Amino acid sequence: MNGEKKLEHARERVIEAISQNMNLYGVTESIGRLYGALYFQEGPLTLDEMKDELGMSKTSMSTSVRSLLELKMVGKVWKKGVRKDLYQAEPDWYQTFIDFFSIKWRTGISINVSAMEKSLAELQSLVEDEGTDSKVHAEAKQDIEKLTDALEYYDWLNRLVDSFESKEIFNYIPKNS
Amino acid sequence: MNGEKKLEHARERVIEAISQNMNLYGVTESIGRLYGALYFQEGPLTLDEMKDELGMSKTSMSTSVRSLLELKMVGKVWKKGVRKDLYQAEPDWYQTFIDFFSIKWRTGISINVSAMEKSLAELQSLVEDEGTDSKVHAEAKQDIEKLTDALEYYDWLNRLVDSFESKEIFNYIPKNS
DNA sequence: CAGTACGTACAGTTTTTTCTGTACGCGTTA
DNA sequence: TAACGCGTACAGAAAAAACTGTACGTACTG
Repeated sequence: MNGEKKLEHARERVIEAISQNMNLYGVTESIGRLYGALYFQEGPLTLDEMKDELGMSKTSMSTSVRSLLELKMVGKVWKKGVRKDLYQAEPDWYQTFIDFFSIKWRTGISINVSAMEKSLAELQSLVEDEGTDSKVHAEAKQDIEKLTDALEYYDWLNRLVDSFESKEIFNYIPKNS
Repeated sequence: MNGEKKLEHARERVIEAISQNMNLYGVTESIGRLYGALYFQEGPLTLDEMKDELGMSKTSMSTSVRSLLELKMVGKVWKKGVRKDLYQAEPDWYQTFIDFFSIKWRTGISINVSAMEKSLAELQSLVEDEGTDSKVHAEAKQDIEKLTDALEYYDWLNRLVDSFESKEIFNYIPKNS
């Protein structure tokens, strides 16, 4: 086997692993492979180059790259004299990790907290209402406790994300052990 | 609207939010709803009760509950005199969070690290080989650097997971702010 | 030792997601 | 201003997944 092939294989294995890994968090394998491909490129790629690299449609490249942009796993690059859009992988995996989970966690927090606060208010009024059936009353009280605990947890998660975004986490878990 | 209905609605909203949230991380909405339903139950449920609760097949409940078990989001409960399997939601969300991401992250680390180490070795030998084409040689060197960085990142991630599993993280980001 | 209850493997169906090709709007070029 | 190149919206096709019902192995029950 010649050197080029060896290089190719070595990359391919890692790209596949990256892809599987991303797949664990709900990212399509194709999108994962695209990220992997970009990761090993020296420079940024155009949609057409990606299409050739992965053997997929340009449409797919367009949508996939947009997903990666939203996750901040790739960035758009401007290059003088080049009309096509250029994209390159964010090479710093610490940063990728932080962005990826910060985005997801904040989204989740926001979904859950707003639902919980709304429900919590309803349950409060249910408990305060004299006419509420005693069984319902008891269950509502239990639910209130659960939701209160959950909200406390979300406060904690928010602070965890803060420590990621501010890089404070690296004071606690340093990059170089 | 009567009290029971109100309670039901309040719960339903939160269950839906939980489900959406879990869906962000690649967990099916159905599985999310099952967790949510279990979360609001006072006691553990049997597969048949879940089936009735969610209006789905028993087979689905069986497979869904297994997924939740693997994520340690539910636990199997033994109750004297009851032949059916009983499951209940892990109520502590800090713990759920830790388990969920520890499991996922460790899996990802293991996939990626082993692929990277293998490829790294191949690339090393490629670089050491005198006969390697100079362009390939240069690219291999670059890849080696990338993989070395990535492995360093995975070492960090491993330590982060350690701090989760050991609860040390709560020293840095305390539960009560 | 039947008979029954339970959980799940498996195959088939339905639903959802992913992927592609065409068509179009916009901006650049000649 | 016409012609071209680019990225993407959209609709349909292909692939994947979620879900169900049946059937079966195992473990209790009488």
